[in-house]
Amino acid sequence: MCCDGELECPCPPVGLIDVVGKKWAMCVVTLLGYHGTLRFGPIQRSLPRVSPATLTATLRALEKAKLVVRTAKEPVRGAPVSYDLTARGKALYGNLLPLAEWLRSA
Amino acid sequence: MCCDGELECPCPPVGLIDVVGKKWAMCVVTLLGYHGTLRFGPIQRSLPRVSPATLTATLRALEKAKLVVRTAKEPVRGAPVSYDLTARGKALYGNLLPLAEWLRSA
DNA sequence: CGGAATCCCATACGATACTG
DNA sequence: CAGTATCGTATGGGATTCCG
Repeated sequence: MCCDGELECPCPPVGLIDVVGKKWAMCVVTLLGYHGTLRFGPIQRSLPRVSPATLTATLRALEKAKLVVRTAKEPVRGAPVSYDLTARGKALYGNLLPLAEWLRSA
Repeated sequence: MCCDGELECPCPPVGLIDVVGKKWAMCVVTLLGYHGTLRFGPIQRSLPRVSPATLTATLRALEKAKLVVRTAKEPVRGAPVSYDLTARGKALYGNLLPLAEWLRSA
């Protein structure tokens, strides 16, 4: 947990905050949770101000955190690549959704 | 919302992500939600690796987002200052808690 | 006690251009 | 199509010192 000092507190580990707190991470997770399987292009075009480098970094971080899986049918460059939430990612989405919706209304 | 492009998505505004995504913001909110009113010192000592400058910045950002209220009984420097969640902050805490607990177990 | 001031570094992010 | 390469800026955030 991020608080390991004087007071107890139910907050999550800093490492996960770093992942979830990345500027586009929540957006990618909600996009995948809402739409299911998506490819790089549509994700990028839904996040108009993200540069490809940043989006790649975000996806890699989510992959490393086992929240997202990357699937390339053929190992050829330029071949379609799909992204999906893992079971863990879907669980996160489930817990994230009420928060996201509240934030939208607030 | 952060996604305003091709695909629809229930994700929250980027501005709020920037606040909530700050390294220590979730911790401060959960601390205040869990314990109620707290002063600067105890918060700082519960987040062992936060510098006073950073904690101040975090608190100011939360204040600006109307999630936290700062109360100084006397306008004297050095007098005790209290921090509390606003109603809005408590609502956030309510939505945050399940997520935080899931993150802890994951 | 509750900060403010300063310094400094790491990194996050955007823009742009290029590639298999 | 799905990235990678490069560059530059902004900001985040830790450490430290000082102050009323």
